[in-house]
Amino acid sequence: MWRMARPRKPLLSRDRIVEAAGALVDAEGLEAVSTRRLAAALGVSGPSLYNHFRTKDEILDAVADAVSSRVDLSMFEGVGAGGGAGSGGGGGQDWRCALQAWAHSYRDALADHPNIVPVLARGPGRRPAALRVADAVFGAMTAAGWPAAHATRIGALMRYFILGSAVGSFARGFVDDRAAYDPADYPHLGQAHLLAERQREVDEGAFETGLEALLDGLSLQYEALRRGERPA
Amino acid sequence: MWRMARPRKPLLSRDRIVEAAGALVDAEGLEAVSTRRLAAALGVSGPSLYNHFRTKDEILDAVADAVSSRVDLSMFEGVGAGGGAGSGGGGGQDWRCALQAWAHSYRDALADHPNIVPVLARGPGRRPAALRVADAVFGAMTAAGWPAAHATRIGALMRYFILGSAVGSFARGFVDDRAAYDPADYPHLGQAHLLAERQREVDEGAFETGLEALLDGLSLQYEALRRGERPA
DNA sequence: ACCTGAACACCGTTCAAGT
DNA sequence: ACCTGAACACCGTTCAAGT
Repeated sequence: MWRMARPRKPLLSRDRIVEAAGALVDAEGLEAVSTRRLAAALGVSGPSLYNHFRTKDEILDAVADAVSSRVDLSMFEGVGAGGGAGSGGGGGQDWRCALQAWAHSYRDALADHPNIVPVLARGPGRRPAALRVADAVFGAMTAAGWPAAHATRIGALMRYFILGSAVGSFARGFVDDRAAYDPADYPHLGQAHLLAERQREVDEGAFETGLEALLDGLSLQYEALRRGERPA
Repeated sequence: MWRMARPRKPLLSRDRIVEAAGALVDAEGLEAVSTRRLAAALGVSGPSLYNHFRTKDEILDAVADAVSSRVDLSMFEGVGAGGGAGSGGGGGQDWRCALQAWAHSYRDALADHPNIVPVLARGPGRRPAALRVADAVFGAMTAAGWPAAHATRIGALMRYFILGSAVGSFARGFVDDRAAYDPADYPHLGQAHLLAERQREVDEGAFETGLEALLDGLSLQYEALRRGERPA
């Protein structure tokens, strides 16, 4: 009758699996993650994972969402509230500062875990943290006075840029081998092999330059909109 | 003595393999490509591929480079030649038009073969067509008067944006399922499930808006540079 | 409920063997 | 030189069996 009151605590939990998977991705890359290797790191056998996740992809999605959850969104909170057209010195462009701060926080989160970025790039899908990000950006931009269609586009194009900078590190893409870039074939790539060692510097400079250009361009569009011009 | 003058033509060639691999990637996605499946499509057995490529990754790199080779670079040819500071109406910003045309050509090439983009995102490495692209952009920007460090950054940030728009299609990332986006969790995503069906439209709009903003921002920096201001 | 070993249908790659 | 079948060391996932 009185059955044996289940003494053993479960060995696994979703959180423990996600943590171990994240550590494995960070340390050895996406392709190093197999269900058998992950299970071994957790001290269990491969199939045990399927008691907590339906597929390996669901585990990787959870790892990606844990990274998304570390993106700061607090800068969007006050956007568009007091502002209006001419409150202080800046002319109601607090959306710009928020976007800039958010972009940096987003990029930092991805830079801490570059190996998981391809999974993150698959899109928000049903990942709650990624959806919170999309929601916050859209909400703040509309609150700042951007029409809904523009707010959607801003969320998308910022995502393109930030994701692109994380997934396609420019400098990392070049090989640290002088012989790889023959001047006869590529007349302007004489220094390209040096890019490999200056990786961080180049990618950070490009990110800052691009982000500033993007925000400058959006400010111009915002002003044109305020002046009542028809959007393109 | 006179050995049997080799009658049979080779069944395989690098080109035939790359073509079949590209077709398979386009039709069924990256993860559908296995050496056995690819070989079967070519009417040979799996290991035969290793007579022409050292690894499966090398095959995928070749497929990616074939896509890069379809990017038009002709718009960079005359950049900076006649121009200078005040030749015609535009004030010597032909680099801007070239960059815009190139960005569109690049995006179109990627949009035709979205499944191979993750491979392309690994960087130019030793892929000749990708290196020709990097070479052409850098050469044209320096010819137009950008300092070398800026030209490098422009190549990188344009790559971020274009690659990001291809790899992380914004609209494709949302699920066509109203129930997935509970208004209690995501107050501003009430229409998000509609994004899935308006995918092309949203992504194209975001790309155009972002590209224009980027180029507007770069033009501002270019003018500041011409005026002799110290770069940030 | 949660973990196990065995099994299935796959992988990428190597290698000795054939022509 | 180029293709083959057999083999090795892996995969993700299912499932009956144990507790």
